[in-house]
Amino acid sequence: MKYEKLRGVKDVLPRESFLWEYVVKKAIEILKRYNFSLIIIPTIEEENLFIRSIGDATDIVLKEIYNFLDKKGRKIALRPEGTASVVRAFIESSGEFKDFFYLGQMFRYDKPQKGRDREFYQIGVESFGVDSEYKDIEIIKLAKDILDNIGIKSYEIQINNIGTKEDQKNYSKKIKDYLSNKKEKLCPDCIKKLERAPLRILDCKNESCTELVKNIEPICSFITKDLKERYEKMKNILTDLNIKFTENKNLVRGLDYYTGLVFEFVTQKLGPQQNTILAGGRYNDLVEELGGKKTPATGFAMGIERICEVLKTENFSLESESPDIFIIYDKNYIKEAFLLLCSLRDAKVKTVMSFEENSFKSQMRQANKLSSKFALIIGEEEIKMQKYSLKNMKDGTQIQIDKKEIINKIKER
RNA sequence: GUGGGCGUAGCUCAGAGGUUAGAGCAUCAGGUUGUGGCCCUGGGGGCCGCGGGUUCAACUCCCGUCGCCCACCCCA
Repeated sequence: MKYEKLRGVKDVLPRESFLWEYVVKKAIEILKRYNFSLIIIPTIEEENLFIRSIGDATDIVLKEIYNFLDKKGRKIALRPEGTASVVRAFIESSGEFKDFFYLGQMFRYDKPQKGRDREFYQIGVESFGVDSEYKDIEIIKLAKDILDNIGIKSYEIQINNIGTKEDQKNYSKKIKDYLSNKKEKLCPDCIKKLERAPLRILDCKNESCTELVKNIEPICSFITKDLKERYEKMKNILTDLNIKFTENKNLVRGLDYYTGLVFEFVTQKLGPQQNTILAGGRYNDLVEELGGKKTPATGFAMGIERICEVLKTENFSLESESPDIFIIYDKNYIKEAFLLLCSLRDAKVKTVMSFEENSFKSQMRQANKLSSKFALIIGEEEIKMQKYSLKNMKDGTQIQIDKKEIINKIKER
């Protein structure tokens, strides 16, 4: 084979792309109901936008940015996530619109693995301007409604509150103080994190790190009183709404811009390495950090590939998209067949025919394979009688219909 | 980025230092000169991932490379 796809990217062929269409369609149904509007953002941005927003100590920025120099030597990056661009667009458009959703591919230069490509698809949501527990709940319910509408059954909602930037700074210091004389029990990665990003030691999977961390007071009880009260209120309302959730006191996110509420929707269906199918949280400081007016904001993103994988494990099947009519013709009458094909399609009937001029038998086999509802036959006899034969593929019955009435008759069925 | 496994037909996989490399499924055609599913018969399709080395001889052994998978890490 002369050309092969690049490492970490993929073609989504029709045997799978119908799932994508379905997921996107179902998500948009709900997003419209919540009055969120589509924003189309560029795939490329100045690299600095991502460094500033995601954080220069995060793995995404440190090792996964897909960057290059353009023809004028500017540092450009393919977007590794959508929030930074939406915030930039929000600022540039002077806050005219507030509730957005986006969909498209993201790029991270990782070593490819199951559930982790260099190019992958996300649907994301961002909402600006409101800082209240009701907005937080709306966003969680929106996420839940989308997954439910898609038909995902097995997931758990995990929440945590990581406080303001100030809280995080104080808490990080607390972690550092507590762990600095216990370094020998930490894994090598966490020793590095101790200086750079102490919060992230909390979600290390290494056993001895987890043990150590258990003894630290959780961040959600460390945060300021106002935030704590609001967090409790929010949990109560979630319970009133019958939305089940679990608190994961070690849940911190891998992007620096989060403040306050964070959440992940986790599935057991895909194995521990790709079990987060949707994640997000509040980021009240980011708009200001990127040069806008101080504006509270919150949002989430979901991974389409992972959603599709979960659907596959849940024996999901779509209502068939089979054609209504398959036209079978004698090759002398291909033109007549083709004209009829066009008229039927104009009349909004899903119609198919083969252009290969092969045998009746072969055409019937194709009609069967596509599970077409009817076969419409144009042969020698039909032409003589000025009628077409219409065969019901389910029960095998066949009737003849006058040429001139064919479209009306078919539409009646 | 680190460690391990694997690359043979469209798919799932068998095989083996020595003539034309196999099976099932898929595909196409025929059995029925104008009619599907089941059945039967046949056809097409492989630089045995790529490059190099060892050998009289490599798809098989060795090295490299690329790709996939798994674990760590990270994330959606």
